[in-house]
Order: sequence, then structure tokens, then C-alpha cells
Amino acid sequence: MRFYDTASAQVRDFVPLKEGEVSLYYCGATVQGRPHVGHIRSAIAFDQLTRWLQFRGYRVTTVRNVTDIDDKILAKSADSMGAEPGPDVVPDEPWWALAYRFEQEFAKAYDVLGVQRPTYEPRATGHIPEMHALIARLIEAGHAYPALDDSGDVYFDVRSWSRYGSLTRQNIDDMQAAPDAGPRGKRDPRDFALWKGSKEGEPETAAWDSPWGKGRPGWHLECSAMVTKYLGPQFDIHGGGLDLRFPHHENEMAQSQAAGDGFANYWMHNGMVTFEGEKMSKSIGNTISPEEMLAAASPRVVRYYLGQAHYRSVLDYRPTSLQEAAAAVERIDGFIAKAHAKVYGTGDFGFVLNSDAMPAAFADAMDDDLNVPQALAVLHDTVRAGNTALAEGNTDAVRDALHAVLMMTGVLGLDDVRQPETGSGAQYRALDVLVQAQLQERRAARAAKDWARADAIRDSLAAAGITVEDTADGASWSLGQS
RNA sequence: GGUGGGGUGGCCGAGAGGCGAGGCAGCGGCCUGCAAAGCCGUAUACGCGGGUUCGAAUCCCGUCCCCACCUCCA
Repeated sequence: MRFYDTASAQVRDFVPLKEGEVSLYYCGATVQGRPHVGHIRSAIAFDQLTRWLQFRGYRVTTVRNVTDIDDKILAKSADSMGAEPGPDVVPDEPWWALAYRFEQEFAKAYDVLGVQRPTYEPRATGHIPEMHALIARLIEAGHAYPALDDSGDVYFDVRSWSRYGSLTRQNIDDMQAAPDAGPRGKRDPRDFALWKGSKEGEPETAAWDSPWGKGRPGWHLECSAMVTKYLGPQFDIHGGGLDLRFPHHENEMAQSQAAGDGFANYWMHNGMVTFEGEKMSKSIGNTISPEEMLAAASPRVVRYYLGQAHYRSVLDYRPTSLQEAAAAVERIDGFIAKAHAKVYGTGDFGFVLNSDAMPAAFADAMDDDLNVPQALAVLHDTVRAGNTALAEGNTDAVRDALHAVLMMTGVLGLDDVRQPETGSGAQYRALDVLVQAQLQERRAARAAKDWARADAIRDSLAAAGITVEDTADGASWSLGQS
């Protein structure tokens, strides 16, 4: 197995620290707003990685953090004071309630789209002592210092750490100056806050005592403190969106290594989701929420769409994208339904899959830096072979293809996606009785070669959103498309 | 200015020296009472200009354009 490691800018063979185990940390949300599909894509990418590692037999410990305190959360909460209720505005909402509200929205979206829950989901506000300890170590080692003014901040001293910039191969002196790069009590404009002293007017609840005065943690520090708490000073993989590479991950790496921790062995970054060529982001206002996608397509289709491109490539969303994904998913699902009926009849999926069913070509693609597009080509090839076997009535071949397809869709997380309720339950069974009566009548009409009558029945069902298909084993029906 | 990633057929999207991945859409065919589904076939695709090579989308030189990061961002 090999992965592209951002730190070394090359594909490297993956060798875990402990045989048979993998420790993975990836940056989750700063809960300052509603999730958009860019956030979800990242989670799906690392979910695919996790599932693949698990399939390969590793015991995977995953950690995804929640940044539940930051400047924007406080600012939004402050804005809500005395505000009118709006689509996304709760009047007089304390910062911690606002953060929790958005955290729940993220959790719901992850859940609906089949992102496995990480082993640990630490919140920043629950790890203040660990952060204090890390700051203290850095000050002691001469890599951090209390602000030179009276802000109460504590900064990391980038000039004291010669390897600063190594993750992104940048030289401090070549970097574009930040817009507000004034010294502000810093030794170097690039120094970043480990601890932010409380300011006038900020809520008491957002101020924690510390040896350096009341305040709150800096963003970068939170991750460093939480990773090492749950995964140890050195761990296998650190992931996140490509936009977090600098400064977030650079700073994490600098402070942790300056404190003496080994930190991440591999850095993996997922590409951005763009809309008409431009990065999807709150500030540009071109975001699409999971809800919007789920209103247009099933969770399975959304999961397929967001997970189909290589995790490192840019995924450009276009209005027709979901329809194309839906057609591809229907092809897969059509085969699964027909093959299952052929091999196992109408009963439940009562058989146990064996990992031997996984096609080698699929596994090879996944082993190669998680080449999902190439793996999907294997999936579609298998579906085609299965459909051919179905047409030939070769049940053994159909069974093999079915097992392979289920194995592949499973490891891609498509099977853990929450499906619409229409596929089962009492309502579905009641509908089935009605439709079967229609199909019975149509069968009689067809037997009598009364094509007009047979087509009229099919048309009326179609008008009700029910698609009829004639197969060798009789007519079948399904809800949805066309 | 610095650092990365790109430009592949109508669209999406892999590949990275030699049989034209795969999906979506289109066209033709098989099947079908007709459809649908499925299967088969179907495209002088690799930003542009040079070069290396028996052979280049893949390597080299030049050139144009796009995106991301350098400020909060998955």
C-alpha cells in the first residue's frame, strides 16, 4: 500500500508504526457555520481511507476533532445578540450553543452519508489542560513566548525553529506579507498565537484561566494537543483539506516537533470541491449544502458523487453532475437487485461475504494511493460481466459478480448510506399489493396480445412514478426515475 | 513575489513511453409485441510550438492559460 505524502511530495510505501495498527487523525469542522459539501467530501475521502485500511486488516484508530471555540464563533454569537430570527440566526444565542448547533448539523450530514464515526471526536474546549501543558513545554524549550505587549497572547517563535516551513517547502522570507503583519507584540510577523488573551467585551464563558492570564487556545495548538492525547506523540497519518496545509498543518507540525514530539509520519490532503471552477467556500458564497444535494439525489448517489473522483483531485460540481452519478448508481443497483433475485430469490441478504470476493484489480487500485476512479472502473467492469452472466443464465458467474460488487460497494461506503424509507416497510408492501394487481392485469392483456391495454397500464403506473420492466422472469417494478 | 496542483474525446474523469481505463450523454445494432433494462459496436482525446525516440498524452526545452495556499477556510 502506498500513499502520496504531502510533506515529502511523493508517493511513499505505507509502513505503520505498529504492525497491524494505524493511527489516523484528520481535521474536522470549525463549527462556525453550516456544513457544505466540501467539508463532507473531505470526510468521505478519509472514510474511504479508513475503510480500505480496515479491509486490509489494520486496526484503525481514527480521530476527528471539533473546533468549538474560535473568533468567528464568538463574533457570530455577538452578532446574534438582539438580532431578529433568520434562516440561520437564533437571537441571543450564546457561542457555545451556536457551536453545538452547527456541530449537530455536521454530525447529521456525516451520518446520513455513511461516514463512519471516528474512534474519538474530541472537542477543543474539552482539552484546555492538555493545551496548557503543550504551551508550557514550548516556552521551556525556548520556542514560545508571552506577547511583548499586554495582549495576554502567547506566540510560537517561528525563527527559533529552523524547520518551520518544511511541510509546505516554503521559506519564511519569501512569503507574502500578511495584510496585517504589524508586530503587535510579536518577535516576527509570522509568529502565531498559541494562546489568545481575552479581550474587552468577550463573554466570561469563553475565557479560561491559564498561567499566562485568561484567554482561549489558538486554533493550531488545539489539534496538536488533541492528536497526541489520543494517538501519542508520534502517529501514522494526519489528514485534512488541502487548504489547511498552510498555515494550519505547518504550524501544528512546527509546534509539536519543537516540543519534541515526532508527530505525523504521513500527511494526506484531499482536494477542494469547486463550483464552476472556483473553490467552494463560505466567503465567496458559492457553497452547496448536503441538504441541497440530498434534495436532488439519494444519499447513495450523493456519496457516490462526492467519493468518485481521486481524493487529491479537484472535484468540480456542475448542475448535471448528480444526474450523471445517479445514472451510474442505478446501473450498479439494477445489477445488484437482479442478481440477488436470481441467486437468492426474494429473501434478505442472508449470506456472508468473504473478502476473497474482492477483485485483485480493485484492491491494487486502492492500494495505489486510493485510486478510487480506477477502482470504480473495475466495479463497472464487474457489473458488465455480471449483466452478461445474467443474460446467459450463468448463476455461478452471477453470484461471483454479485459478491464482488457488494464487496466493492461496501468498502467504498456506499452500503452504509442511509436509504430512503420507500424501499421497505408496511407502506411499501401495501403499494406492492396494488402494483402487483396492475401487473397481473397487464400480464393477462399481454397474453391476449392486447398491447394497447398493456401499454396503458404501464403508462398509468409511470405517471405515478413507477417504472415497469419486463424481464425473462416476468415484470418487475421500481419507484423513482423516469 | 514564494510554494504546490492542473490543462485528456460532447461532459465527468483515470493513466504517465508501445494493445484508446471507466462513467454520463449521442449514434448504430442485438434483444423486446413496443418500450425499459441489459449486451455489442461506434470518437483521427490528450493547451500550443519545437525536440529526443523505431514509437510521446506520457521524457526534454520553450510558451500560453487555469486553480489552490501564503489571512479564517475541508
